Amino acid sequence: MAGRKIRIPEGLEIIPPEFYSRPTEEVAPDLLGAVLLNRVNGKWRGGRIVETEAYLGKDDPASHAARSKTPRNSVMFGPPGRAYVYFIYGNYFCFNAVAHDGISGAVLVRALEPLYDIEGMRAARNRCKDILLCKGPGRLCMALEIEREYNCKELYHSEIIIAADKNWAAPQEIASGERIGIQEGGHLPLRFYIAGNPYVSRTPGKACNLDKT
DNA sequence: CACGCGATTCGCT
DNA sequence: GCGAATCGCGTGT
Repeated sequence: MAGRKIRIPEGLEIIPPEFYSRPTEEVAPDLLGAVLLNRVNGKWRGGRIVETEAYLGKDDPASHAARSKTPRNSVMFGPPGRAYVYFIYGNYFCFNAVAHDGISGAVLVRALEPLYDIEGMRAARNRCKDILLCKGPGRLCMALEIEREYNCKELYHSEIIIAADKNWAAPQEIASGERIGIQEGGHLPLRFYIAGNPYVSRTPGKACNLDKT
């Protein structure tokens, strides 16, 4: 055996980097149902992705990559399949998966349904209500202990991984809507979430349905 | 080099 | 429902 194989939970299959080498707005809904895992204290901790947002390149004024490449956003301009983690509001981190078929782009993971090492999440989140453990981009980073040092890490062969769940049927209803908490470019329907899932961070009135079958 | 603010969260009213 | 907390980055002087 050439490279050592990573052991991840039963039924999960690591998503290869090619998956992310497509238009960001296609990768974002396709990540719904996949599982984000982080290795913490020898255990896999994570959950199912139930809400994402696409942030595009120069044509998307809300994206960190809307302007030129800077030290902060440089990962968005790099190879797809890496983590883009940034610090926000002086307190929190947001986790993205770099995804694009051209210059730049990333998918913000906004919420998870907790599945693995929920005890660890509770400890990391100071024992808040379980429903809130990963309900929001800042919260899920706290729960999974994702911090600055994760920026730039590849998501397919290290201690932070996104994997497809072979035993999970794609939901009939994926909803899309406007992205949350942004000013310019807010009209674009680049937010995607599993309709009716209780772990989605917010369910604004303005949303349209898409078929994904 | 200074200044303004953000892909948020939590606690208080 | 609203506002404070908190700081690194990017823009403009």
